[in-house]
Amino acid sequence: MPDDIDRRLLTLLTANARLPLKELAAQVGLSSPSVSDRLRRLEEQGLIRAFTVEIDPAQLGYTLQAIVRIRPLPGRLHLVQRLIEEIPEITECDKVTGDDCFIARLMLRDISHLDRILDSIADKAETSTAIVKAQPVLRRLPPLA
Amino acid sequence: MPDDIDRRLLTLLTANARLPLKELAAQVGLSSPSVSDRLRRLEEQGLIRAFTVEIDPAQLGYTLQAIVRIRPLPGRLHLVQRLIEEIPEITECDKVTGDDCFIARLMLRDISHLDRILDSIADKAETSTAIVKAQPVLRRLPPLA
DNA sequence: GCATCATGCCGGATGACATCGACCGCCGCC
DNA sequence: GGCGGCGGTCGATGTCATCCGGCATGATGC
Repeated sequence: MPDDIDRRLLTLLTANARLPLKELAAQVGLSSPSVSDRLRRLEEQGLIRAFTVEIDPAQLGYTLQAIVRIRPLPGRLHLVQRLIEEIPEITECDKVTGDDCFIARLMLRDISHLDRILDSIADKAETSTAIVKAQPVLRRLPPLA
Repeated sequence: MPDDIDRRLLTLLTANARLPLKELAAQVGLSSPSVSDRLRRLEEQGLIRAFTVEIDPAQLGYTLQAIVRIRPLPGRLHLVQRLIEEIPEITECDKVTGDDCFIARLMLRDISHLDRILDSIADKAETSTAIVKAQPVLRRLPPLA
């Protein structure tokens, strides 16, 4: 659906969402009204979900991250899912195939913080926790080909 | 480090990174030059890593996502890490404690696409794959308290 | 083959916006 | 009590986004 110019716009905006239209226009060889049109369309059709900001969690006090696999106890699936949605330290969660029903990313202030959160779901689900030691690939775009 | 006003700015920008300074200023009760100053500071100190754009991968043709746990064979850790960084379909990867050394998110065009990518690392690492069925929590901010 | 229409683009005018400089008030410090 | 730095406001200026009218292109229907 998106053509080559759309893809270039997406790439540019991924690197800096606050680039002025004029600059974007110059980079892709169009006028600013045209770029404005395209962005509006991309946003309307949902390809661009939102313009947002990448934050360093460490500087907000979340010096620790964990990836937790969550297996709800029998009959507790929906309860656990609701719980997951309500724990604000879970900043991302996927529902997946396999024994591990959910895979969640936790933002934590310290290791006791982890303990507290896992405790709060321990009676409704089994969990396997992996502490994040490094992030070799930080969120990036898939190929746009 | 960030005060209450900074946190409100972050919240506003997370929802819409292209909000004009004037609007931000009105929302937090400051003038636009002040807001501009604060944003510049937040960006310089790295708390704001980047202004970026949230994209719907499905509309780029990536109708499938998978979470893959990757255990490099003995002696292959660095090789595998380099490989991971070079596979563009891996849009996110954490290095974690435990048997699973890496946890990666893959963007895929179809199920055979998954097979192709896993094949390309099968002789250097063991993998466990979970297909994403739903995303109960889409990337969001942790509490800013 | 031609008229018609929709689409995507441009250029210029207008109004909104960001930026810059000058100035002010508050607070901690000597 | 005077001083300096920090964080703020205000107003002027230049840049920018948006709106509007018009044009070229390609598809559609007669």
